[in-house]
Parts: sequence; structure tokens; C-alpha cells
Amino acid sequence: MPPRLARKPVNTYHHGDLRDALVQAALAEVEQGGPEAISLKALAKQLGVSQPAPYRHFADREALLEAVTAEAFRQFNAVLREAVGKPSKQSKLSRLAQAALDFGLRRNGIYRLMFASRTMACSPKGSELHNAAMETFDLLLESLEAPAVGFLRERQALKIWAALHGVVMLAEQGLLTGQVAQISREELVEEIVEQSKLALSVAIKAAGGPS
Amino acid sequence: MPPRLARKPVNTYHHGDLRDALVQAALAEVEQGGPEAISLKALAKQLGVSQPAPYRHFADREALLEAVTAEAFRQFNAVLREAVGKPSKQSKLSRLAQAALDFGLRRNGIYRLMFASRTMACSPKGSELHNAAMETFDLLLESLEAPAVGFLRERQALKIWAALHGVVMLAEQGLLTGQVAQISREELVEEIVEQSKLALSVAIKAAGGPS
DNA sequence: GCCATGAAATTATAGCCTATTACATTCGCG
DNA sequence: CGCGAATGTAATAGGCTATAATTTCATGGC
Repeated sequence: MPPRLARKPVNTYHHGDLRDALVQAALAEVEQGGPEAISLKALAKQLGVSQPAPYRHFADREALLEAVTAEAFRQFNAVLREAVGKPSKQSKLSRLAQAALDFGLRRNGIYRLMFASRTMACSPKGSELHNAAMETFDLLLESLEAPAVGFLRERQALKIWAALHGVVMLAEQGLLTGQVAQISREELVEEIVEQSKLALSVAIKAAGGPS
Repeated sequence: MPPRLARKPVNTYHHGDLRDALVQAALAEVEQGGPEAISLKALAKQLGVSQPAPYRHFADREALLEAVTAEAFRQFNAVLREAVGKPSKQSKLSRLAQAALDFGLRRNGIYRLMFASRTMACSPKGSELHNAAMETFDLLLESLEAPAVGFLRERQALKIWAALHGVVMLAEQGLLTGQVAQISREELVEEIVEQSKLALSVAIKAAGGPS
């Protein structure tokens, strides 16, 4: 894979663009073996630079993980955005949910980095990472075509996100077995979406109906 | 805390019961710093034995983590069982859900070990760990007081589990912010439970009503 | 064109951790 | 009592993170 164009203006020294190459290589590594699989030493060797070279670009291992997580969110959000935008007879929410499930299962190590590692938990509220995660949430909000607004809408989105997230995690851990396994994950997600719509319509009626 | 009686028959040699002491100490460590925080060397030092002593009881670090995870599930299941058993005006399901949320937030590192680490993902279907996780699922199934049976019941339980799990993970990662944060996590869980009951009743009607 | 400058990368090194091997100790059973 | 297995120790190898001191090299001012 040819190195992408440098994000920073001045960057064509010895390696060319080590920073970005590190992020990309690490992302590939994480995809297979999860967050704990990445080793700065191994990455350096793989990219043909000396072992401490990465430390010119990242303060420590954690900092690299953070950058990788940010890139992962960018890709995740792009996938979701595309799914929502693509015309189909399914609802936007369904398409988003299925795309998220697909991403979570296919790119399982990356998903774990984004949603199940300490990297995220430690990132402060205004950080690049936190914002990226918030953008994901915004996408979900936008994909809700129900007439709910304000708190009700946000709460609904949150519940859907939680349920989706739970399905991905359980599936990855092999906990979707037994009779349960007889329905596909896709159907399960579809049920969650439907259930959510149902609950929302009831909540709206209770709140006095849509305007 | 006094060391529990040894699980294995012969076990009171030099240290007394190093195996169990290691598991307990590791559990305490994980609770604070998550799975990646445990170091066999540090544990050995803390327990006053030589650094390679733990390897007499566990093939490697991963094996210790597995044992710790199993113990964590035992404690988790015990907490859930107690919550379900305790009489209250809430439904069994509500009590279980709140207890799970509480455990997930209070003992956050342990929860991550159980549900968000590779240890579980790698454990085969019939393993001690997998069975422990299945027991958790059984507890959830039992706490469902709705009249659904078979697939419908299992699917409902699964959806609740997923949603619960999602809330815990999102909360731990600080993703429950914004307007959303204005309702408490407890309320959110309660809504999930209610929503689930609603959907289930509709599904039962659709399937021809309860016997 | 030439050199000073500073970013990028390298060699060397310290320190922590996992894990193995070979050796010592202690229990418990015949 | 003594032998064997379970338990623990000492010594050691090897990997990884991270830092310090040093070298390379593109670039901009002169």
C-alpha cells in the first residue's frame, strides 16, 4: 500500500510519512489481534525503521493507540454515513444499524479498540476521540426518522445504540448460542429497531402525540 | 479476607494456597486497573513469593486471567441471584437489570474483563468460562416473568441483555453525556426493561396470545 | 552555492515483564 | 523413614517500552 499523502505540510524526510504509516499499519494489526496486539517495536521493524523511531511521532504506545482509534472512528463514521445515504426500501435507522453490526463483526478488533478499551474511557470530554464518538451518536440521531424531538429522541437513540452495541459484543464473545443462534444477527438487529420504533410511538402518544 | 478453602484437595504447602491467593489478588488488581493492569511479577511480590512461583499454578498470564474471569462470573452471578431473590415491589427483571448495571459500573475493571476482553472471546464453547456466561444468561431467562416461552422468550432475554450491556459500556466510556445525561442510568435501564415488556406483549399477541 | 538549523532517524542502553530451566524444599504416604 | 510428587527459588534468556546521546539530511537565510 503506497503511503497516503501527508496530513502535515512538511513531512518528506527519511521515511516520508512515518506517522501516517504507523497509524495505518497499527490499524491493520489491531483489526486482526485487537488493541493488545500492537507493538511499537514490531511496527517499526515492519516499516523498516529503527525501533525507537515511532517515539518521534508518538509520546508512547498509548498515544499511538489514541491516533489509531481516531482513525478508526473516522472510518466507522464514513461507513455509517454511506449506509444511511444509500437509497433503499429499508428505513435509515435499519441501514445504519445493519452497517454498524457488520462493521463490528467484520472489523472486530477495531471495534473493540473503539468501544471496549481503556483508550476511550480515558479520553477527556473535549478530546478528538470524544468528539469522534459524539459524531457517531449524531449520525444515529439523524437516522431516526420518527417525529420525536429533544430528550425523547436522544433517549431513544441512546437505547438503540446500547442495544446494538450489546449485540455486537455478545456476538463477538460467542454468547449468541443455543436456540438464540437460530435467528440471524441481522434479524435480531431488525427486531431491536422495530421494538424501538414501537416504544417510541407509545411514548409519543403518552406525551401528547406528535405536533 | 481469609483465603478460601482450596478447591483442589492437596494444597497447603509453603504458601498455603497460592493459587487461590493469586486469583483473589489479581481480581482486586483488575477491579482497579482493568485486565491489562495485572502483572504476574507484581502479584508474586505482593504475595511474598518468588517471581516464577505463579507459573506452578498457571501455564501463563492468560491462564491466570481465565481463572480470574471465571471467579468474576461466579461473583457476578451471585450478585444477580441475590438481587432477583430479594423481595421488592419491582419486577424480578428490573432488580436483575439494576444489579447488573450497578456491578458493571462499580466493578468496572472486572466487568471489562468479563465482557470486553479477548479472554472470553477465545474460550471455547464447553469451557468453564463459557458455561459461567451461560449461567448468567439463564439467570436472566429466569427473571423474565412474562408468559413468553421458547424462542420468543430467549430472544427477548437476549435483547435485554444486549441493551443492558450496551448501557454499561457506554456509561463507562463517558458516552452518556449531553442532554442524555440528564436522566439517570437507573432510569435508562428502567425504560429499557419497560420497553422490552411492551414489545414482548405485542409479540405475544401477534403470535396468537398466551396459552 | 553554502552553511546553520532543527526535524527525523539511529545506536546504545536501562528497566520492566514474561517465561523457562535447573535446583532446593517440604509434605504425605507407604 | 525415605521416596516421590507438589511447591517454591535462583538464575537466566528474550521481548517490549522508553529515554539519552548522536548522526543524517532537507530547508531557508545569507
